[in-house]
Amino acid sequence: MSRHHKENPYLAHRMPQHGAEDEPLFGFLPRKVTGAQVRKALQHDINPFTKIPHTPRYKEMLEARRKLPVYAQMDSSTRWCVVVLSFNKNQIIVIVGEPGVGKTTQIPQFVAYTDLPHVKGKLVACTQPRRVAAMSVAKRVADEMDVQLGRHVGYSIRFEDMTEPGTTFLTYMTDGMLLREAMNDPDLNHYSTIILDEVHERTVATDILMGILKSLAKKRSDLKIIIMSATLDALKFQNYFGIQKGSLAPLFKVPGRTYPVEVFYTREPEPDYVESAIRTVLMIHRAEDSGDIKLEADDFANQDSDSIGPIVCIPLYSSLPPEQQQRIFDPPPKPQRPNGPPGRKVVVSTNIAETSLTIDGIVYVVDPGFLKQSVYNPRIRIESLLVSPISKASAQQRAGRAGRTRPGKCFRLYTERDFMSELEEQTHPEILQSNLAITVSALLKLGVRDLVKFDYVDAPAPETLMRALELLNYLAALDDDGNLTALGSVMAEFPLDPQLSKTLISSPEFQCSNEILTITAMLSGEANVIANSHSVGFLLDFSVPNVWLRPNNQRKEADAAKALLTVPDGDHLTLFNVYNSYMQNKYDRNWALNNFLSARALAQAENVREQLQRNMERSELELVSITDEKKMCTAIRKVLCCGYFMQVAHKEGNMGNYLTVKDNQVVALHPSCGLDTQPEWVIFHEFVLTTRPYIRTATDVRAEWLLELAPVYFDIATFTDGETKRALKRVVNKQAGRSGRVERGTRRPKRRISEEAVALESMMLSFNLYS
DNA sequence: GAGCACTGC
Repeated sequence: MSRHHKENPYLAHRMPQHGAEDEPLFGFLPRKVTGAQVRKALQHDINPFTKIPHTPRYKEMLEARRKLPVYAQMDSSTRWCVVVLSFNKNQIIVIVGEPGVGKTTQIPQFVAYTDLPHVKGKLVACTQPRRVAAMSVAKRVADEMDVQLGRHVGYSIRFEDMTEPGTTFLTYMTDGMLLREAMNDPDLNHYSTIILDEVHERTVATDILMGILKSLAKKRSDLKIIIMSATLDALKFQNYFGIQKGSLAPLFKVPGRTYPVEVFYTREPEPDYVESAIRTVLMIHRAEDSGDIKLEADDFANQDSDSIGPIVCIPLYSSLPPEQQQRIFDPPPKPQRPNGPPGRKVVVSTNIAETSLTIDGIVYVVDPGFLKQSVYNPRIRIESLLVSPISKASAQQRAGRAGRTRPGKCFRLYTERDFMSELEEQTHPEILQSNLAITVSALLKLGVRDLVKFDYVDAPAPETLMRALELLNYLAALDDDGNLTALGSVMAEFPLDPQLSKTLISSPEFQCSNEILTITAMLSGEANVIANSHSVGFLLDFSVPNVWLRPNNQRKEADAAKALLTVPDGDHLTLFNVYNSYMQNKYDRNWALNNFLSARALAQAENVREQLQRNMERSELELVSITDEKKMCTAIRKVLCCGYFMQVAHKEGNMGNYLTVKDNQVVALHPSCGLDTQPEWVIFHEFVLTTRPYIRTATDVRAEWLLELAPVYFDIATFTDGETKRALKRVVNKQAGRSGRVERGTRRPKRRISEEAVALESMMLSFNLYS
């Protein structure tokens, strides 16, 4: 895609209607612009990008911007234009500053003024770890620049591209989105400057982007890179991005402007942070002056207070629909009677509000000291969302949120001793504790050859890399030398887990890609993973949106509605049936609600399906259907085996017990499962551990299909002795008898581990990781 | 006989 430029400030003096000096960008040379010039252009009456006179609102907002600490870096007479100057001089710079100093909104604007990306037909991109942040910041910046959102300033997140090719020169985007773009254009040629924001959050996408940008900087000397962090661990990034070993990338610290926050600790550790949080909030409400409260936890129950003044609790998390998210900006409730005690607003938030979102008026912060994060255990190959302690850096961020408007207070629901001695200094990088299957295929797709030697900011554990390589190898996405196969390359194009990707890509061969596309969309909605630190086990869910509603007072009706939509051969087929019925009823919300289905989950599936369909068209994968319903169902069940042959369970005895293949975990079908019998073999989408281990979203499959479609994984020689192995053997012998052959023992399994994996394996042995 | 909303593509 080529982005041609429309407005060239070099040519400004040729325009007849203004004198040259009237042009706001007169004399601006890209990357040679000074802070003083930028300041002057900002105060000009004409918008340099739209050539329209500025609105009064622009001037008002400019006044407010001038008060931001980051503005002073450009505006002060003693250190004027340090940021701009350094940007001009260096290829990579690091900027740190607390939330609220204006990094995210102002720096990209300064960069746009000195880099002048529109002159070159390029863009300045600023990444954010979260969609909400990308959207809301883009809106704010478009307002500040007096342009329409989606034109000169835009944003780009999944399902929503608010940019206009050829016009947009500043765009905010999620880090995952930029990573996707890098897969198709490894040199990121659209961009003149890339700003990675909130790098302290250490999301997997940001970490990988840091790695590829570091090497891309050598290749593309014209590319400028800015690393922005809200915490003071800048040295790590300065070191990482130093031009030579031992040298540091230049750093800019933007001093904060927040008010002092008094921090209180509990005297004793609190056994129940939810109960303790509620108590603290009510205490604040009774005893403290007016001012809203932000509570970071994951559960909060409103409790009747005595007649102190109304209190309103507002939840905040990312998957909340935007209009509900807006509620956090509502004013606190009015007193119940004239001159009565003032009302108070309590925002109960996940760590989305830690840095990404700023709510004015918050004076009190209650910090239970936990966050939910997904943690991958490579030994049992399970990723689960766990409640774990936050880092000191996070605790400081949280406290800082109380001092935005005036001096505030932060109540930490843990002891000072725990803070000092138990909390890690910095947030643990996500890449060190996640399932790397998607990451590994992304890196390979990005052209990284050697996954071990890749220049990670923090290198993941060899065992985790090994697990990822193994999974991708089984799925035939990697060959035995660790290279991406043609299949693997297509798989990486899809925003899906490798198992789902493989299933979808295999579907045209079975003439049912339309159907599998629907099922895939239904399976890949919002993440929905829960773990509880109090229970012995944990609950795991491979991201199934729950389409089934079951209101407490209408359970019977809900169950009856579900029974009508259930297909007895398997839950995957039921999901297909649900979506089809929804489609036949013209995507009607009310139909969904009348049938106790979540309209949001269905709308989400609709979105995902459209996106995946575009992906399939781009990859030239045929969209086909089988008309015969029975054949279609069989084909669907077979295709599922292509991607999920590692998630199979075999029935043991008649007590409803199943044993997962190879891992030998005793599991049961989840009570929500719609299978009318207990089939001998089932394929399942998720494993959940609540009151007992369950498998959920299960479908009846046949051993013959598994042997045929996943011969390597189902090589009998690789099974330990037991009922599963005997059952497989019976099927093999029956097949051999039918074809007149006699199976003589079993073949040795082909070695499926690449050289790289062997290297990893020996490394792991030397680290004693197998012990 | 079942829940319980980290984030992203």
